[in-house]
Amino acid sequence: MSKAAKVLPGEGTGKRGPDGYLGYLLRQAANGYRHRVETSLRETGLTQPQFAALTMLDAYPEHSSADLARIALLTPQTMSTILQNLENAALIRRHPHQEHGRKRRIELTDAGRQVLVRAKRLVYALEIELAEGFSEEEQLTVRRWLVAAGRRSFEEGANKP
Amino acid sequence: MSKAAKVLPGEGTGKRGPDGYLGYLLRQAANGYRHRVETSLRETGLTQPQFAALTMLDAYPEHSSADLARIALLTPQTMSTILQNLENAALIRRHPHQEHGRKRRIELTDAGRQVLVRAKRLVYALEIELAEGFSEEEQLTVRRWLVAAGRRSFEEGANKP
DNA sequence: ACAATAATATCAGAGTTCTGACAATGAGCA
DNA sequence: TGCTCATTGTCAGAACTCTGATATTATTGT
Repeated sequence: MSKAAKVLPGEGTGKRGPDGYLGYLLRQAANGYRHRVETSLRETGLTQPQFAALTMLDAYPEHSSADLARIALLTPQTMSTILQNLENAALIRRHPHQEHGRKRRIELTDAGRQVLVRAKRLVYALEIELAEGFSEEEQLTVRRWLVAAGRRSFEEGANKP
Repeated sequence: MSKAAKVLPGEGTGKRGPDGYLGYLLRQAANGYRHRVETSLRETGLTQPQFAALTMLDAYPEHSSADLARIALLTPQTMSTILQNLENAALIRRHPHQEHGRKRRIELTDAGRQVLVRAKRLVYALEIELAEGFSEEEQLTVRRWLVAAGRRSFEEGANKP
Protein backbone atom coordinates (compact mmCIF):
# COMPACT_ATOMS: atom_id res chain seq x y z
CA MET A 1 0.00 0.00 0.00
CA SER A 2 1.41 3.38 -0.97
CA LYS A 3 2.43 5.89 1.64
CA ALA A 4 -0.41 8.20 0.66
CA ALA A 5 -3.04 5.60 1.49
CA LYS A 6 -1.82 5.57 5.06
CA VAL A 7 -2.97 9.17 5.42
CA LEU A 8 -6.58 8.49 4.54
CA PRO A 9 -8.76 10.73 6.66
CA GLY A 10 -10.17 8.78 9.58
CA GLU A 11 -13.65 7.50 10.04
CA GLY A 12 -15.62 10.54 11.09
CA THR A 13 -13.28 13.30 10.08
CA GLY A 14 -12.70 15.76 7.27
CA LYS A 15 -15.14 15.80 4.41
CA ARG A 16 -16.73 12.61 5.66
CA GLY A 17 -17.57 13.83 9.15
CA PRO A 18 -19.97 16.53 10.25
CA ASP A 19 -17.85 19.07 8.35
CA GLY A 20 -18.55 17.52 4.97
CA TYR A 21 -20.85 18.78 2.27
CA LEU A 22 -24.52 18.22 3.01
CA GLY A 23 -25.14 16.72 -0.42
CA TYR A 24 -22.31 14.24 -0.02
CA LEU A 25 -23.43 13.30 3.49
CA LEU A 26 -26.99 12.89 2.24
CA ARG A 27 -25.97 10.44 -0.46
CA GLN A 28 -23.84 8.40 1.91
CA ALA A 29 -26.51 8.32 4.58
CA ALA A 30 -29.13 7.10 2.12
CA ASN A 31 -26.74 4.49 0.69
CA GLY A 32 -25.77 3.24 4.12
CA TYR A 33 -29.32 3.06 5.37
CA ARG A 34 -30.59 1.30 2.24
CA HIS A 35 -27.78 -1.19 2.63
CA ARG A 36 -28.77 -1.90 6.24
CA VAL A 37 -32.42 -2.24 5.29
CA GLU A 38 -31.70 -4.71 2.52
CA THR A 39 -29.34 -6.72 4.68
CA SER A 40 -32.05 -6.92 7.29
CA LEU A 41 -34.69 -7.77 4.67
CA ARG A 42 -32.47 -10.43 3.10
CA GLU A 43 -34.59 -13.28 4.46
CA THR A 44 -37.71 -11.79 2.88
CA GLY A 45 -36.08 -11.14 -0.48
CA LEU A 46 -37.50 -7.63 -0.55
CA THR A 47 -35.60 -4.50 -1.50
CA GLN A 48 -36.20 -1.12 0.12
CA PRO A 49 -38.26 0.23 -2.82
CA GLN A 50 -40.28 -2.97 -2.99
CA PHE A 51 -41.02 -2.67 0.73
CA ALA A 52 -42.10 0.93 0.27
CA ALA A 53 -44.35 0.03 -2.66
CA LEU A 54 -45.97 -2.86 -0.80
CA THR A 55 -46.58 -0.65 2.22
CA MET A 56 -48.23 2.02 0.08
CA LEU A 57 -50.36 -0.54 -1.75
CA ASP A 58 -51.48 -2.06 1.51
CA ALA A 59 -52.48 1.35 2.84
CA TYR A 60 -54.07 2.61 -0.39
CA PRO A 61 -55.23 -0.36 -2.47
CA GLU A 62 -57.07 1.88 -4.89
CA HIS A 63 -53.98 3.51 -6.30
CA SER A 64 -52.59 2.89 -9.74
CA SER A 65 -48.95 2.67 -10.71
CA ALA A 66 -48.99 6.31 -11.75
CA ASP A 67 -50.52 7.31 -8.41
CA LEU A 68 -47.81 5.49 -6.51
CA ALA A 69 -45.12 7.14 -8.60
CA ARG A 70 -46.51 10.55 -7.70
CA ILE A 71 -46.68 9.73 -4.01
CA ALA A 72 -43.16 8.38 -3.88
CA LEU A 73 -41.68 11.17 -6.04
CA LEU A 74 -40.54 8.68 -8.65
CA THR A 75 -41.08 8.58 -12.39
CA PRO A 76 -43.84 6.31 -13.73
CA GLN A 77 -41.18 4.20 -15.44
CA THR A 78 -39.39 3.54 -12.16
CA MET A 79 -42.56 2.54 -10.36
CA SER A 80 -43.50 0.33 -13.30
CA THR A 81 -40.19 -1.53 -12.94
CA ILE A 82 -40.66 -2.05 -9.22
CA LEU A 83 -44.20 -3.33 -9.70
CA GLN A 84 -43.09 -5.70 -12.44
CA ASN A 85 -40.58 -7.25 -10.09
CA LEU A 86 -43.19 -7.55 -7.35
CA GLU A 87 -45.54 -9.16 -9.83
CA ASN A 88 -42.89 -11.62 -11.00
CA ALA A 89 -42.34 -12.55 -7.36
CA ALA A 90 -46.11 -13.13 -7.05
CA LEU A 91 -46.43 -10.60 -4.22
CA ILE A 92 -48.95 -8.46 -6.12
CA ARG A 93 -51.57 -9.13 -8.77
CA ARG A 94 -52.97 -6.73 -11.39
CA HIS A 95 -56.46 -6.90 -12.80
CA PRO A 96 -57.99 -4.79 -15.51
CA HIS A 97 -59.73 -1.82 -13.97
CA GLN A 98 -63.51 -1.72 -14.31
CA GLU A 99 -64.77 1.49 -15.91
CA HIS A 100 -61.22 1.94 -17.14
CA GLY A 101 -59.47 0.33 -20.06
CA ARG A 102 -55.95 1.47 -19.39
CA LYS A 103 -55.73 1.71 -15.63
CA ARG A 104 -55.02 -1.47 -13.72
CA ARG A 105 -56.13 -2.44 -10.25
CA ILE A 106 -53.30 -3.61 -8.02
CA GLU A 107 -53.72 -6.05 -5.14
CA LEU A 108 -51.42 -7.72 -2.67
CA THR A 109 -51.47 -11.51 -2.87
CA ASP A 110 -51.60 -13.61 0.28
CA ALA A 111 -47.87 -14.16 -0.02
CA GLY A 112 -47.41 -10.41 -0.38
CA ARG A 113 -49.36 -9.70 2.77
CA GLN A 114 -47.43 -12.29 4.73
CA VAL A 115 -44.06 -11.02 3.61
CA LEU A 116 -45.07 -7.46 4.38
CA VAL A 117 -45.93 -8.33 7.99
CA ARG A 118 -42.49 -9.82 8.55
CA ALA A 119 -40.73 -7.02 6.72
CA LYS A 120 -42.47 -4.30 8.71
CA ARG A 121 -41.12 -5.73 11.96
CA LEU A 122 -37.58 -5.75 10.59
CA VAL A 123 -37.69 -2.26 9.10
CA TYR A 124 -39.38 -0.62 12.06
CA ALA A 125 -36.54 -1.79 14.28
CA LEU A 126 -34.12 0.05 12.03
CA GLU A 127 -36.39 3.08 11.95
CA ILE A 128 -36.15 3.31 15.73
CA GLU A 129 -32.38 3.05 15.47
CA LEU A 130 -32.38 6.02 13.11
CA ALA A 131 -33.78 8.25 15.84
CA GLU A 132 -31.58 7.01 18.66
CA GLY A 133 -29.43 9.63 20.29
CA PHE A 134 -31.47 12.58 19.02
CA SER A 135 -34.01 14.54 21.04
CA GLU A 136 -37.57 15.05 19.86
CA GLU A 137 -36.72 18.57 18.87
CA GLU A 138 -33.63 17.49 16.95
CA GLN A 139 -35.61 14.81 15.15
CA LEU A 140 -38.12 17.41 14.09
CA THR A 141 -35.32 19.55 12.68
CA VAL A 142 -34.01 16.57 10.74
CA ARG A 143 -37.45 15.73 9.36
CA ARG A 144 -38.02 19.30 8.29
CA TRP A 145 -34.65 19.37 6.59
CA LEU A 146 -35.21 16.06 4.77
CA VAL A 147 -38.57 17.22 3.45
CA ALA A 148 -37.03 20.48 2.25
CA ALA A 149 -34.03 18.73 0.71
CA GLY A 150 -36.29 16.41 -1.27
CA ARG A 151 -38.55 19.11 -2.57
CA ARG A 152 -36.51 22.29 -3.03
CA SER A 153 -36.85 23.93 -6.44
CA PHE A 154 -38.76 21.01 -7.82
CA GLU A 155 -40.75 23.06 -10.28
CA GLU A 156 -38.22 23.94 -12.97
CA GLY A 157 -37.59 20.43 -14.28
CA ALA A 158 -39.42 19.35 -17.44
CA ASN A 159 -40.09 15.75 -16.39
CA LYS A 160 -41.01 16.68 -12.83
CA PRO A 161 -40.94 13.32 -11.03
CA MET B 1 -59.38 8.96 -12.37
CA SER B 2 -61.11 7.03 -9.62
CA LYS B 3 -62.68 8.80 -6.69
CA ALA B 4 -60.04 7.44 -4.33
CA ALA B 5 -57.23 9.12 -6.23
CA LYS B 6 -58.77 12.46 -5.50
CA VAL B 7 -58.02 11.92 -1.81
CA LEU B 8 -54.26 11.62 -2.26
CA PRO B 9 -52.57 13.15 0.75
CA GLY B 10 -51.36 16.63 -0.11
CA GLU B 11 -47.85 17.74 -0.81
CA GLY B 12 -46.32 18.06 2.64
CA THR B 13 -48.77 16.08 4.70
CA GLY B 14 -49.19 12.64 6.21
CA LYS B 15 -46.42 10.13 5.73
CA ARG B 16 -44.71 12.36 3.26
CA GLY B 17 -44.36 15.42 5.48
CA PRO B 18 -42.37 15.88 8.67
CA ASP B 19 -44.47 13.14 10.28
CA GLY B 20 -43.25 10.43 7.93
CA TYR B 21 -40.74 7.70 8.65
CA LEU B 22 -37.17 8.89 8.76
CA GLY B 23 -36.01 6.12 6.45
CA TYR B 24 -38.63 6.98 3.86
CA LEU B 25 -37.87 10.69 4.09
CA LEU B 26 -34.17 9.94 3.76
CA ARG B 27 -34.64 7.98 0.56
CA GLN B 28 -36.85 10.67 -0.97
CA ALA B 29 -34.50 13.46 0.02
CA ALA B 30 -31.51 11.71 -1.52
CA ASN B 31 -33.48 10.90 -4.69
CA GLY B 32 -34.73 14.45 -5.02
CA TYR B 33 -31.36 16.01 -4.42
CA ARG B 34 -29.58 13.66 -6.82
CA HIS B 35 -32.19 14.51 -9.41
CA ARG B 36 -31.57 18.24 -8.95
CA VAL B 37 -27.81 17.77 -9.11
CA GLU B 38 -27.99 15.80 -12.33
CA THR B 39 -30.41 18.24 -13.90
CA SER B 40 -28.01 21.03 -13.04
CA LEU B 41 -25.02 19.02 -14.29
CA ARG B 42 -26.80 18.12 -17.53
CA GLU B 43 -24.62 20.43 -19.60
CA THR B 44 -21.48 18.76 -18.27
CA GLY B 45 -22.75 15.22 -18.79
CA LEU B 46 -21.65 14.24 -15.29
CA THR B 47 -23.69 12.23 -12.80
CA GLN B 48 -23.57 12.83 -9.06
CA PRO B 49 -21.29 9.83 -8.36
CA GLN B 50 -19.00 10.79 -11.22
CA PHE B 51 -18.73 14.29 -9.81
CA ALA B 52 -17.91 12.91 -6.38
CA ALA B 53 -15.26 10.59 -7.80
CA LEU B 54 -13.64 13.35 -9.84
CA THR B 55 -13.58 15.64 -6.81
CA MET B 56 -11.93 12.97 -4.68
CA LEU B 57 -9.37 12.16 -7.37
CA ASP B 58 -8.52 15.83 -7.77
CA ALA B 59 -7.99 16.17 -4.03
CA TYR B 60 -6.14 12.88 -3.55
CA PRO B 61 -4.46 11.90 -6.83
CA GLU B 62 -2.53 9.09 -5.16
CA HIS B 63 -5.55 7.00 -4.37
CA SER B 64 -6.46 3.77 -6.11
CA SER B 65 -9.94 2.59 -7.02
CA ALA B 66 -10.08 0.51 -3.85
CA ASP B 67 -9.03 3.54 -1.77
CA LEU B 68 -11.81 5.65 -3.27
CA ALA B 69 -14.35 2.93 -2.60
CA ARG B 70 -13.38 2.88 1.06
CA ILE B 71 -13.55 6.66 1.36
CA ALA B 72 -16.96 6.86 -0.31
CA LEU B 73 -18.38 3.85 1.55
CA LEU B 74 -19.00 2.01 -1.69
CA THR B 75 -18.03 -1.49 -2.79
CA PRO B 76 -14.95 -1.85 -5.01
CA GLN B 77 -17.20 -3.06 -7.81
CA THR B 78 -19.29 0.08 -7.71
CA MET B 79 -16.29 2.37 -7.79
CA SER B 80 -14.82 0.30 -10.61
CA THR B 81 -17.96 0.88 -12.67
CA ILE B 82 -17.94 4.62 -12.06
CA LEU B 83 -14.26 4.87 -13.00
CA GLN B 84 -14.83 2.84 -16.16
CA ASN B 85 -17.48 5.32 -17.25
CA LEU B 86 -15.21 8.25 -16.48
CA GLU B 87 -12.42 6.58 -18.44
CA ASN B 88 -14.71 5.94 -21.42
CA ALA B 89 -15.60 9.63 -21.35
CA ALA B 90 -11.87 10.44 -21.37
CA LEU B 91 -12.10 12.41 -18.13
CA ILE B 92 -9.55 10.22 -16.33
CA ARG B 93 -6.57 8.12 -17.41
CA ARG B 94 -5.09 5.07 -15.70
CA HIS B 95 -1.44 4.08 -15.85
CA PRO B 96 0.24 1.00 -14.41
CA HIS B 97 1.55 1.74 -10.93
CA GLN B 98 5.31 1.67 -10.47
CA GLU B 99 6.43 -0.70 -7.70
CA HIS B 100 3.01 -2.30 -8.07
CA GLY B 101 1.78 -4.73 -10.66
CA ARG B 102 -1.91 -4.72 -9.81
CA LYS B 103 -2.56 -1.21 -8.54
CA ARG B 104 -3.20 1.50 -11.10
CA ARG B 105 -2.43 5.20 -10.92
CA ILE B 106 -5.42 7.41 -11.75
CA GLU B 107 -5.13 10.90 -13.22
CA LEU B 108 -7.59 13.51 -14.37
CA THR B 109 -7.20 14.43 -18.03
CA ASP B 110 -7.27 18.06 -19.12
CA ALA B 111 -10.88 17.59 -20.16
CA GLY B 112 -11.62 16.11 -16.76
CA ARG B 113 -10.13 19.09 -14.95
CA GLN B 114 -12.06 21.54 -17.10
CA VAL B 115 -15.37 19.78 -16.59
CA LEU B 116 -14.75 19.57 -12.85
CA VAL B 117 -14.25 23.33 -12.56
CA ARG B 118 -17.60 23.99 -14.22
CA ALA B 119 -19.36 21.26 -12.27
CA LYS B 120 -18.11 22.52 -8.93
CA ARG B 121 -19.70 25.91 -9.52
CA LEU B 122 -23.05 24.30 -10.33
CA VAL B 123 -23.05 21.86 -7.44
CA TYR B 124 -21.89 24.36 -4.84
CA ALA B 125 -24.85 26.55 -5.65
CA LEU B 126 -27.15 23.66 -4.82
CA GLU B 127 -25.15 22.90 -1.69
CA ILE B 128 -25.86 26.41 -0.44
CA GLU B 129 -29.54 25.91 -1.20
CA LEU B 130 -29.51 22.79 0.96
CA ALA B 131 -28.63 24.85 4.02
CA GLU B 132 -31.03 27.70 3.39
CA GLY B 133 -33.60 28.29 6.09
CA PHE B 134 -31.69 26.38 8.76
CA SER B 135 -29.59 27.95 11.50
CA GLU B 136 -25.97 26.99 12.06
CA GLU B 137 -27.01 24.94 15.03
CA GLU B 138 -29.75 23.16 13.10
CA GLN B 139 -27.34 22.41 10.27
CA LEU B 140 -24.95 20.86 12.75
CA THR B 141 -27.75 18.65 14.05
CA VAL B 142 -28.55 17.57 10.51
CA ARG B 143 -24.92 16.79 9.73
CA ARG B 144 -24.53 14.76 12.89
CA TRP B 145 -27.65 12.83 12.07
CA LEU B 146 -26.61 12.13 8.48
CA VAL B 147 -23.22 10.83 9.60
CA ALA B 148 -24.88 8.60 12.19
CA ALA B 149 -27.51 7.38 9.71
CA GLY B 150 -24.85 6.38 7.21
CA ARG B 151 -22.67 4.55 9.70
CA ARG B 152 -24.91 3.00 12.33
CA SER B 153 -24.29 -0.69 12.96
CA PHE B 154 -21.97 -0.99 10.04
CA GLU B 155 -19.92 -3.77 11.52
CA GLU B 156 -22.19 -6.80 11.34
CA GLY B 157 -22.37 -7.11 7.55
CA ALA B 158 -20.10 -9.65 5.88
CA ASN B 159 -19.24 -7.57 2.82
CA LYS B 160 -18.67 -4.36 4.81
CA PRO B 161 -18.72 -1.72 2.07
C1' DA C 1 -69.08 13.83 -33.37
C1' DC C 2 -64.27 14.71 -34.13
C1' DA C 3 -59.87 16.48 -33.10
C1' DA C 4 -56.59 17.88 -29.71
C1' DT C 5 -54.83 17.20 -25.24
C1' DA C 6 -53.93 14.65 -21.04
C1' DA C 7 -53.17 10.46 -18.47
C1' DT C 8 -51.65 5.61 -18.14
C1' DA C 9 -48.58 2.11 -19.10
C1' DT C 10 -44.74 0.23 -21.20
C1' DC C 11 -40.19 -0.52 -24.12
C1' DA C 12 -35.29 0.71 -24.77
C1' DG C 13 -31.01 2.22 -23.10
C1' DA C 14 -27.86 4.17 -19.70
C1' DG C 15 -25.67 4.78 -14.99
C1' DT C 16 -25.41 3.39 -10.09
C1' DT C 17 -25.44 0.06 -6.70
C1' DC C 18 -25.44 -4.38 -4.75
C1' DT C 19 -24.03 -9.76 -4.30
C1' DG C 20 -21.26 -13.46 -5.81
C1' DA C 21 -17.31 -15.23 -8.10
C1' DC C 22 -12.82 -15.04 -9.93
C1' DA C 23 -7.81 -13.89 -11.35
C1' DA C 24 -3.52 -11.63 -10.33
C1' DT C 25 -0.39 -9.44 -7.27
C1' DG C 26 1.88 -8.63 -2.68
C1' DA C 27 3.09 -9.87 2.12
C1' DG C 28 3.84 -12.92 5.92
C1' DC C 29 4.82 -17.35 7.89
C1' DA C 30 6.29 -22.33 8.45
C1' DT D 1 11.47 -21.57 -0.55
C1' DG D 2 6.72 -22.40 -0.88
C1' DC D 3 1.93 -21.88 1.16
C1' DT D 4 -1.47 -19.07 2.74
C1' DC D 5 -3.88 -14.97 3.09
C1' DA D 6 -5.07 -10.17 2.14
C1' DT D 7 -5.45 -6.64 -1.46
C1' DT D 8 -6.60 -5.06 -5.96
C1' DG D 9 -9.19 -5.31 -9.88
C1' DT D 10 -12.67 -7.17 -12.81
C1' DC D 11 -16.81 -10.03 -14.92
C1' DA D 12 -21.68 -11.46 -14.48
C1' DG D 13 -26.20 -10.70 -13.03
C1' DA D 14 -29.83 -8.26 -10.64
C1' DA D 15 -32.59 -4.15 -9.01
C1' DC D 16 -33.36 0.76 -9.02
C1' DT D 17 -33.48 5.11 -11.28
C1' DC D 18 -33.37 8.26 -14.87
C1' DT D 19 -34.33 10.18 -19.98
C1' DG D 20 -36.58 9.55 -24.28
C1' DA D 21 -40.05 7.41 -27.14
C1' DT D 22 -44.42 5.05 -28.12
C1' DA D 23 -49.07 3.02 -27.86
C1' DT D 24 -53.52 3.02 -25.77
C1' DT D 25 -57.32 5.08 -23.38
C1' DA D 26 -59.93 9.17 -21.32
C1' DT D 27 -61.24 13.87 -21.30
C1' DT D 28 -62.11 18.17 -23.21
C1' DG D 29 -63.11 21.76 -26.61
C1' DT D 30 -65.28 23.25 -30.71
